[in-house]
Parts: sequence; C-alpha cells; structure tokens
Amino acid sequence: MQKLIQSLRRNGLKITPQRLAIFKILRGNKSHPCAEEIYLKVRKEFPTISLATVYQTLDTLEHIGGVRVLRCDKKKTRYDGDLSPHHHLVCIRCHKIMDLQYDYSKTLKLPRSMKNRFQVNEFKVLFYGICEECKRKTKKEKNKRKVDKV
Amino acid sequence: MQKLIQSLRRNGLKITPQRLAIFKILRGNKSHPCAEEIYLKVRKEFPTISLATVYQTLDTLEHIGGVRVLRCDKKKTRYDGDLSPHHHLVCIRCHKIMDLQYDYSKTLKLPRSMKNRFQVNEFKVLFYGICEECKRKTKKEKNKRKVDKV
DNA sequence: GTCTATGCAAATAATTTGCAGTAAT
DNA sequence: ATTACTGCAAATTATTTGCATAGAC
Repeated sequence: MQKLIQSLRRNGLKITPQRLAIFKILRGNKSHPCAEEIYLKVRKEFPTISLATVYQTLDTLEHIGGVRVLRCDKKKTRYDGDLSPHHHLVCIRCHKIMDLQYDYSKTLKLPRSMKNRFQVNEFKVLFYGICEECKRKTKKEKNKRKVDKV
Repeated sequence: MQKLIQSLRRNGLKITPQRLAIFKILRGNKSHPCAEEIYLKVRKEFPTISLATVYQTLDTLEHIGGVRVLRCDKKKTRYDGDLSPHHHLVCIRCHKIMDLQYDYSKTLKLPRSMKNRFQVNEFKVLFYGICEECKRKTKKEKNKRKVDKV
C-alpha cells in the first residue's frame, strides 16, 4: 500500500480514497474480478462511486503497475491485484482462471536475434486447457463434443 | 487449405465460400487484422458478405483451430492465421504486434505439482515492451513520460 | 429435401467521454 | 489557489442475436 502511494505521488497523481479502496480490494482478491465486480465491492465502502471511476482507476493502476490486466475472457477484461511473478491457467470449458505461481523469467528469454530489437518490460504466459473439475465431467460424458482441429 | 476443409467436414460444418475466403485472407496475412479489417478484405471478393458472418466465421475457425485469437489490444480482438508455433511481442507505445518465431514448448512446462491438475491444450506467450522504432523515438525525447511503477 | 450458414437489422453490453462540481495538493 | 479526480449521464463501438432466405449436403 505504501508502495502504491509512493508511486502515485512520484507520478504526480492524487491519492484519493477511491484509488486506495480499489487497490485494496484487488490485493485481497484472488478471483480476477472484472470492473463491474470491483464496482459492486467498492460500493459497499463508497456508495456513490461510479463505474466510470472504477474503469478510470483501473486504467491508472495499470499504467503505474498497480494491477495486472487479463484479457483472456471474450467478454470482459479481468484484473489481477497479485503483483508477484505468476501466470494463468484458463479453462476453455468453464472459463475459470487459475493462478500458476511459477516464475518463468529465467527460462523465458528472447532468442538472441531478437534481444536487441525489442526491450521486454514484462511478459505473460497463458495456458489454455481443461481444469481438473471439467476433465472429470468430460469423462462421464464419454468424450462428447470432441473437436477435430485443423 | 485441404486441412481446413477436412476439419470442417469432420466436424459436420459446411464448406462455404465465405469460410474459405476468410481462411485464405488470414493465412496470407502477417498483420494480425481485426474483424473489421478482415471484413473489408473479404468484401472485395464477396461484396454482400456481412460483418456478422465474419464474426461467426472467426468463431468457427477458432473453434476448429483454424485461427489464433489475440486479445492483447484493449479495443479489438485480433486474429492470426499463422498456425506455426510462435508467440507475440506487443509494443506498449505504438501497439504494434510482432511475431516471435520461436517455440517455447520445450522450456515452458507446467511444474510437476500442476501437471495432473490441468491438461494444457495450448499456450500463448505475450512479451510487452518497446519496439526498436519507438525506442529510437524515446531517446530523442529525453526519457519523457517515464513511469514510476508500484 | 433437409438443415446449416448467410445477410440484414436491431439489440446488447462493455468501456469511454464530456462536463460540472469536488477534493487533493 | 490550482489542478486533477469524481460522479453522472450520454455516447461510442465491438460483438451478438433473431429471423427470413439462400445455399451446401
């Protein structure tokens, strides 16, 4: 939280209670909420906050690295307040997003040929597949809906 | 192309000229177009095609693995017809998406603890950073707009 | 002939914007 | 005092849907 305040300050941004509240909600949340879900939560503390403010704050937080943005959902953007090095497992059946607490920064380097042509600030790894729960269900359905890929 | 036709057939889907045309456009295109851009291209061959058909076809193609979907752009979904193992470099300044022809499948395994809890079908790696061109511009601007991260 | 896919228009819904008032510096 | 932020309502826009018709099988 102190880090956030410092970062806001250093970037000439104001330290508003709304920003702190949204950041706090994100930090204490492993569920990758979307803007609307965050909105419903902050409203409990700030009943007059607007959804637009939530969107704007999320933008601000993204810009200063206070939230990580997940665009794996077709419909809505999801937000992740866990700033530790980790990645995501996305179930293509139930669309659940799970955390993978594993740091690939050692193994995941750009090939030499690209190293001087792109300065990497961060990277995201998304694994798509079937989660345990859905796999169990699939077996019961005797491999229904199997897709033949190109 | 034969592979696509086979895959459509195997999945009980019809082989329509619109589907083939959209697939052909995607294959011969390294620019990661969005639905609208694809629509404008197919229209040259099929002036009566509708944007809705383009969306539906892209959905179908995604489902059978005939196109790869990129959700790194805040605004629109982008589509990639290159089915070879490769990943993407996204410039956070100019929002250009570049291909990284490199196969991380050997290095990017799930940790043992997760291996039995998630069946990976595919994975995507997104590198975010600054492209060569934008880096050159930044230097001229004497490190303007530098962000202090959380 | 059957059934799916297309084209059209209208609907949906996430996100953004403009602006007047409010609060942080 | 200054300037940025919030709240509200309205606007925007990507994407989806319903339905009649056309086309693939």
